[in-house]
Amino acid sequence: MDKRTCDSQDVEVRKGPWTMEEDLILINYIANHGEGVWNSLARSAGLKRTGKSCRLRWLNYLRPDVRRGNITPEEQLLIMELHAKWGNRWSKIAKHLPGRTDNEIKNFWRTRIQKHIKQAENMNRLSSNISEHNNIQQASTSQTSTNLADSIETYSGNNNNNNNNNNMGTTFHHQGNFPNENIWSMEDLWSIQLLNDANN
DNA sequence: AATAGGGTCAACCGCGTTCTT
DNA sequence: TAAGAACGCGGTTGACCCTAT
Repeated sequence: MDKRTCDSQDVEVRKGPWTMEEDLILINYIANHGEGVWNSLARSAGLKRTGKSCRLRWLNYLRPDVRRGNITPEEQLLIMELHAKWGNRWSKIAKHLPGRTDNEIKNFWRTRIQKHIKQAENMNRLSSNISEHNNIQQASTSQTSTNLADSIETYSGNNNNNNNNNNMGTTFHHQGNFPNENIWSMEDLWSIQLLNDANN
């Protein structure tokens, strides 16, 4: 099978960040026709995007039940628990965190947890080296989890302070050198959508 | 004030699986 | 049953932002 022709039909395919217009088209189309059959959806809606891209945009961002904002400490613990159980099965883990997407959890794990695990491991290595020198046996696993828990707690506190940096919450700060390079929120998009519906 | 480096996250890519014909 | 199409997942990338220097 030729993967190149899988999603596109040799028509111009747009890539990169989605514009507000594209978002509106997608929301509007799905509101009227429902989701699924993404390739034909992309074509029918007049979007110069692959079905894959539309699906991803919808699932990770436009769906009304997508929860945005900081991962709570409870969610962090759950993620850690489930990851310990299932490994990198992000979509499986995401199913247990309502409103969270696999992409979000994956990013969270890679950027936050993994970093702290590494730090904890380094500390552990360091402490075990010291232990060897001092002939003191350390319980490494409990130490690691304590360090990790501490790190995560530290992260939670810091993250609140960083809230205004990444514009999470409900507001999306659109980035990139594309037209419509502005700031809009999901509330904006959905209210426009509702207006469209009212006019139809 | 400039900029290098690191963090974050949306989006893309490749591939395995499932569905359809 | 086979082949093609679509879906779904996990890994990776690239652009932007923030902070430290």
